[in-house]
Amino acid sequence: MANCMVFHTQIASVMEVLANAAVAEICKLVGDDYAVFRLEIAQSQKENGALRRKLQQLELKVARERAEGTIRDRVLASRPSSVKIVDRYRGMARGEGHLTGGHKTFVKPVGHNTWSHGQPITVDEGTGTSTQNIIVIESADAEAADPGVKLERSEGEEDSRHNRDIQTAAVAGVLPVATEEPTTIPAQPRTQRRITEVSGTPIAVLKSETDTKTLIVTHRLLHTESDHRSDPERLGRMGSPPAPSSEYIPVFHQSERTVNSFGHGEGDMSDTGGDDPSCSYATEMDPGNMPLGLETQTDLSRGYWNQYSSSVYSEGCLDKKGEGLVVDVEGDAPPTWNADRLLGDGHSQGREFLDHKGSLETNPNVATHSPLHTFRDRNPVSTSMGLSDAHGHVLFNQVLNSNDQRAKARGGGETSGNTKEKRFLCMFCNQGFSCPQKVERHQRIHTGEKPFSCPQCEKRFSRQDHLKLHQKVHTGEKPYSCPQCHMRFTQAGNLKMHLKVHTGERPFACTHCGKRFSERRYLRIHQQKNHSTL
DNA sequence: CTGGGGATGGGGCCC
DNA sequence: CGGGCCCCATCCCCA
Repeated sequence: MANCMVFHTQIASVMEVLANAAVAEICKLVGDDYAVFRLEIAQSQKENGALRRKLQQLELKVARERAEGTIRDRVLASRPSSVKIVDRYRGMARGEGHLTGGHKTFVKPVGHNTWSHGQPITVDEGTGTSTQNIIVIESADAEAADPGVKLERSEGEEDSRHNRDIQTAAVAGVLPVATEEPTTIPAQPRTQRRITEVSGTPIAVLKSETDTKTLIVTHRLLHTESDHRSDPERLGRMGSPPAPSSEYIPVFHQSERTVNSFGHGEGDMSDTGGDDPSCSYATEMDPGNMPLGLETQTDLSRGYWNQYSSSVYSEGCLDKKGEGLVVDVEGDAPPTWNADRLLGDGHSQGREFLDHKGSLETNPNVATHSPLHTFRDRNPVSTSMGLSDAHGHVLFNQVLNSNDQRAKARGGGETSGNTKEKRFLCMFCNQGFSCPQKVERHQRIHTGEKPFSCPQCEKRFSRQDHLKLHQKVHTGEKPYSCPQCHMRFTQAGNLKMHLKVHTGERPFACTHCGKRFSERRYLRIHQQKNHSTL
């Protein structure tokens, strides 16, 4: 018995020794692998950084070429005394022209989130160099906690954190030091200025000069506690004298909480409930706190103030005074009129910026030359199915030919931009509309006003027709039925998409690899994943 | 990657 | 001319 006990004790001790040895071996292996893994990660990060910087340079080069092309065109086409818009950056641009917004999520242009306040970015264009100071107008730590951001997030996650650090430092009155900025970009002599706050309203008059033009870019934050209007006097007295030889591109780092943060102090980066469903609606937003108006302005004293705004903006607007501009399409508008534009509302309607841009570009009077703009694919292969069956869905033809209609409606450039006069401009983003009602409807995007609530679920909507559509969810009404299967849909567009299941139609082809997709969104995802560096 | 469901913004039409 | 409504495109979410 005693021997047995001793034997067991010996066995136990041997087992312990073996176990320890095994643990040590495992630890060693893990440690080695971990070191290798970290090394690989570091290398990958380095490569990513290099690619990102390269992408930035390419984008800036393209943007600058575009802007300069615009300037040249406008110089030739306008009066000698006119001053032109250099460009405008409507808040966001998507990686490939697609600005997703996870229920209002902004996606920064790829790589742009690596820019920091005042960071010079030099673009070598062969003919010379130019320096662009990137100014972070507004930034908030919303992305990290926002589950809606998916795609482009990962690419600049580290940098976005860096940006947040910069913002925090800025709030604390510490001039940010860019420690992770691209070191391959040579520093250029420049004069750096900062946005100053005037009476709590961050406003900046930025002047940028190109070789041929002097331009003033006014960044304006609309604020309820201050005069919202574009006050020429105030603008005139703001800021220090503009720095020569510099060009500013406003960079918005936006999200829904960014919007909300306007009214809560710039330093409030804490999570104030981003996961709260109630926050997904803008009804509680203070309209005045929300919009970020950005003007590309040449001469405010010659601005044409909105003549209809007092009536149109009677609800959900800033101060009922309006500050949009009437576009004198027919008259002999001064060449500066379209420069008085509010750009980018700075809130969570990222998708809209590009959509608006598309519309704006149809307006020959509107200059929309975003340096970071990427164009959306508006030319899918047209379809013509012409289905007609017992359901009598004349809708089918309408639906299936909608691409062309849509292209016409949104304008296909100069050839189709004369649909209707868009005399009525949104006071927030200056998008033009043909009638005041449309402006009022549109401006609810910016104000967050949602007057129509569903009696069943209390969900609120900015438009009555949207509420009506929504109520079909409760009633179960599905008026659009597939002629080839049992599927029924509440919306015609859904039926249209569904029909492709039966036809196998894949009208969206990847220009890089030829792979075809049934919907544009799949193509976009595919290109983002596989051809994002092209 | 695909498809369904729902939301939302712009344009157009009708009354 | 204004309001209401519809159509359409496009987005996001989710499975």
